[in-house]
Amino acid sequence: MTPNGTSMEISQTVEDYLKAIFEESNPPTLASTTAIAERMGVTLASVTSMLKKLAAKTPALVDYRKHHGAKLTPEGTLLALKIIRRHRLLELFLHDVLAFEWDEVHEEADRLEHVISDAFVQRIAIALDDPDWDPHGHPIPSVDLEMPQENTIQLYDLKSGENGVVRWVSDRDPSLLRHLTELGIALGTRLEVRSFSSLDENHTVRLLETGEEVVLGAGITRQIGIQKLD
Amino acid sequence: MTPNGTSMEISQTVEDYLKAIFEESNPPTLASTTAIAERMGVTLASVTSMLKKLAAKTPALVDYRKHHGAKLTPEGTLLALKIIRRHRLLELFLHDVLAFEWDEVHEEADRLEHVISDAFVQRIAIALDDPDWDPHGHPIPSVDLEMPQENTIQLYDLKSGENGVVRWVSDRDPSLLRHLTELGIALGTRLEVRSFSSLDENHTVRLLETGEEVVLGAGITRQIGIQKLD
DNA sequence: TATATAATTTAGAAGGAACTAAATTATATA
DNA sequence: TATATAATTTAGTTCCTTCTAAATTATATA
Repeated sequence: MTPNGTSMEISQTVEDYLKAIFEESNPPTLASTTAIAERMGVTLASVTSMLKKLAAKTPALVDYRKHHGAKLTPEGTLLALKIIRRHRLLELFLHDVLAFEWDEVHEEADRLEHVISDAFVQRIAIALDDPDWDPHGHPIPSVDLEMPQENTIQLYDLKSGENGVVRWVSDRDPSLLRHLTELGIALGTRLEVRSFSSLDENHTVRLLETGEEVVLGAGITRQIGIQKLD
Repeated sequence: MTPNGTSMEISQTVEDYLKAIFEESNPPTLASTTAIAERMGVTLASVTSMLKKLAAKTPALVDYRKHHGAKLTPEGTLLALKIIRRHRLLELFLHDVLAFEWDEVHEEADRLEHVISDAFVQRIAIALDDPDWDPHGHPIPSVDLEMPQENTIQLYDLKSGENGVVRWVSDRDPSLLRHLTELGIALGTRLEVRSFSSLDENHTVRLLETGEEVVLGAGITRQIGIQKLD
């Protein structure tokens, strides 16, 4: 019996697809074939055939609309959350216990998440004292797969004059993470938007800890999550 | 470029075969198709076809003699040692850092060994202070893949009246490990052979720490490694 | 040496997941 | 509405690793 109460076999590949669909389908929208293919680094054709397989399983793991994309069913969502919990716990473990840098943990966790046992997950969760956030500030689903709530917006949407604290950073691109470290931006960093240019979508931002000003393009400001300060 | 200086791709399956062949080919003998198949839990036919593939690679990873078995080439041996290093470091890490029992570590390490990065290996090696022995007392190949030397015999071969210290225990069967724990036998346990019955191949052994006497069959005494005490 | 048994190999097929190329459908623009 | 472009799907292969069943070779015994 697998964790979703069925006796279905879930391959590593399927786990990766579920995760990709989860991350790509912001609730209202369906995840498009293209988006999934890009995220997974496979062909459009491969995605189509996998979506058909996932939709054909009993129970179905995705709800697939030909030519329009797919979203997870409740069963698929639980499976996805289970993998995301593993991934994020692993990231934190690698970071806190094995001294990996925050730009290194994602790739390693991506491989480990498919092979560790439930006992391993449980043990690192205990060692880390049942944490809520991973090294990039993303929420870690609890044992019963509830997501800690966050209240953040993209730095991109923070208006001129507004203050905020960095709460999360996308972990997709290690070089972005290294770049932010160099700029002095980390989780918890407080900042104020000094100006925004709609011409090039650049934000000029002042880091409150150091007083330094930096100019950040949309390619960066959309990858940073901010909690607004009054 | 892979660690053996070639640009060969090594699949997880191939890694498992190399490990199995290494463990099954005590230097003089070839590993037989049957032995490999049993160890891997696959069909004889599967082994034959894989041996042919491994022998056909450039460089060849095994030296294969039709109808007689196979042994690793120097290239195959290096790859096998690399995996065995990972496996044993992982076992020790799971045991010492994550509090896994000695009967649990083998299975987990078997899955993890194929996916961890070299950086991961390096970090746990450092965290464990470059150890020589895994939780079952097996030698851990060094960074340059040298095996620490051991000087042990099977408990089976310890004669009546002789003393010894338990130096290793086979990790193939978790239930054996649990059984030994219950009997009070662990690495470092000192003991004396009181008698051996050639009728049923039972050894009667006295544990020097507690004075207790236990009777152990060949199924157990062949799985225990002893360093003789004069 | 003949024969029985055990071990091994060959041949052919299957399942997963990927790919390319061609065909189709959806969307945007004139 | 017609057409161009973009997105998606279909069809057919390929690669890897496994399997079963049949054929062959090696080893042990009479």
